[in-house]
Amino acid sequence: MSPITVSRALRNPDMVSDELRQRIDGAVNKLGYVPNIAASRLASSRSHAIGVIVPTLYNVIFAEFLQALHEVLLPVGFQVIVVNSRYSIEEEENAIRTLLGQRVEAIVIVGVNHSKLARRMLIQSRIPVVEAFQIAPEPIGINVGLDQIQAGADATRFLLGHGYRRVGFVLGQRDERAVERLRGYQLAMEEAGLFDENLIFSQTGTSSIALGARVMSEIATHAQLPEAVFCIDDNLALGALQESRRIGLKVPGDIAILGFHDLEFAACASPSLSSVATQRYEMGKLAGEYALRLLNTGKPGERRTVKLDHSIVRRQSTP
Amino acid sequence: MSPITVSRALRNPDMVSDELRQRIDGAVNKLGYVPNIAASRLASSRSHAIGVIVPTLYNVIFAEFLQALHEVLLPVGFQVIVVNSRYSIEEEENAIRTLLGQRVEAIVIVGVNHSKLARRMLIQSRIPVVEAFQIAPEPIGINVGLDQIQAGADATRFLLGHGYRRVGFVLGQRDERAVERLRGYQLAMEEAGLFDENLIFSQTGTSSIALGARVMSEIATHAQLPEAVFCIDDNLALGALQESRRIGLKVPGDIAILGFHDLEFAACASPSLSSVATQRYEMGKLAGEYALRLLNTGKPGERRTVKLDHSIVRRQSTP
DNA sequence: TGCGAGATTGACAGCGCTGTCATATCTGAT
DNA sequence: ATCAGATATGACAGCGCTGTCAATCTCGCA
Repeated sequence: MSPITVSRALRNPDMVSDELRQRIDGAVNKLGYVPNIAASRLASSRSHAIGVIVPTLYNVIFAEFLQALHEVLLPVGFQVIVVNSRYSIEEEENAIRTLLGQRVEAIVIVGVNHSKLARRMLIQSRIPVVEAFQIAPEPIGINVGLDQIQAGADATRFLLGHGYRRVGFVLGQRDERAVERLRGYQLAMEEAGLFDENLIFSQTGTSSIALGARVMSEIATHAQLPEAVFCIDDNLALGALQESRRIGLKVPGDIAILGFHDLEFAACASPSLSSVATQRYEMGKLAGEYALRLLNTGKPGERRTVKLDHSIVRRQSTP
Repeated sequence: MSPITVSRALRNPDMVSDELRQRIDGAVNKLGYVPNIAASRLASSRSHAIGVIVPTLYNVIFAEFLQALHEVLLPVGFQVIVVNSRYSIEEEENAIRTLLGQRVEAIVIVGVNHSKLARRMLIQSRIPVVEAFQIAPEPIGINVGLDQIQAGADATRFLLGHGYRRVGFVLGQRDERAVERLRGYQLAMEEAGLFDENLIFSQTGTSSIALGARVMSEIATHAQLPEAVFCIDDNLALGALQESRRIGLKVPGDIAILGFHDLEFAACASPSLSSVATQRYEMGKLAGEYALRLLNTGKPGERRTVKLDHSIVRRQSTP
């Protein structure tokens, strides 16, 4: 029984005879043999791995995105290697280097603003690259995202549409996506001739329920309360909502609150939270599918932008 | 300039002359050369990788745990390979196989109940194994965990200590840790002669704020309301809290609510949420440190159990 | 009975790096 | 000028698998 036969029996069980396969399976089990993937990758020059770079694991939207990627890629025999860039440009570069070192066959990356070097590495790698979550002005390859600027503007216009004039914007750290939504907000406010920097409320820190509460408690100290606030995400929004109620502000009577992403809990908050619904799962699914398609068609360089819809879910926290 | 010299220049820059190093760096940058990690692993028979198996990425407690592991392991040159077992025994086996195939140098795994095969694979691998989050009756190697049974019992006794007799237990899916906390609850209730199966409220599904709200809304339909509920985690607790308020139940007047894990938002809920504080970050840090220690001392088989404390944080949702 | 197509199995070399040991080069003290 | 000892570079083989192609076997059919 030669090594090559064992290799075949393990990879394509139906290419060898039943008897042999059973003998091999038995030996494998008894010895606890596990093939060395590094050797396999080296010999076949295929890694059967796809790399994903996300900025954090603390935010459930990325968990949803990853879940979808897993569901698309694992069944067809790809490993998914997740690397966390912690919202840092340098760590993103390192992440890319790590993934290229692993010879991943495609890279899915959250975000569209990369360092010069990162961009060059991605392009030079000649493997399919999928940029996700935003719309890239100059996509490297495939781009599956949400028009964050548009979504920010739409959310703002929705609030303006109720006649509010002092519409605030609440955010935590200014990551790429936050900045784009903020730009959308600014556009809409300027369009209405109502933009005022003092209506932007932020505190440093990862966006979370607790941070939302803190920002709202700060807002409440202002002489003139905004009539409505658009929160960069539902965590901030829920925190803001809870804090509002705690200090006796009626929502939406005294202040209307609009969130973003329409996380599961938005519907069951009290009052329930209006939010901009986005499709993270769908985005992951598409990202995975496009990566696979490029891999199969052998056109790693193909460019294409897929824009996913968003919609405003009106609940009790806004009129 | 021979390949081996390049290899050295890249790995130990100060083993080669300045001039050569610069020449090599230049070429590397120009060509976009990235070493093939598979080849490196094969040649050196070291993967510089540590595997981690978590049941889900949706729960922030595992993100915290992972974060700590990353912070311990990345700076000393280890890659962290995260695999998601989705609360499934079979997927856990696959995860172990995948990691062993990668020749990870140690495995950190959440949970202590593994299939026979999984256990055997872990033991036969002869690499350091760290089981986390619970206390293992028969640890494979290192065990860094929290006494979930004790914690469940303590939480229950805390509520009983306020004179409540009908203390309920709220949970979603019955994963290992949930089951242990439930056992602790049952112990404490039986001890007080108050155990009643009808006080266990559960709905299938990942525990989330939304699920907590659903369970509470079901509880509210019961003729006789429990006086207090211990929720398996803070997500359920917050959902229960919100739903209680929504339907007009006073917390803790009509029903007291106690959560678990003391997530960041517990403090800013309204009323603020009492909870059992646990140390996920510390657990990850210790898990990483022990893995490293075993790797360095070369005693992969060493056994040791490290029990982390928990404490009850009393806030407004309980008296 | 003999032959060829298809099914099984095997030999060989090489994937790209690194451990080991050997060689070349340089330094400064004698 | 010489040489020990450090410093810098190189040659070689092999890590464990798989792609490729060759060899062998099986069996139906002429």
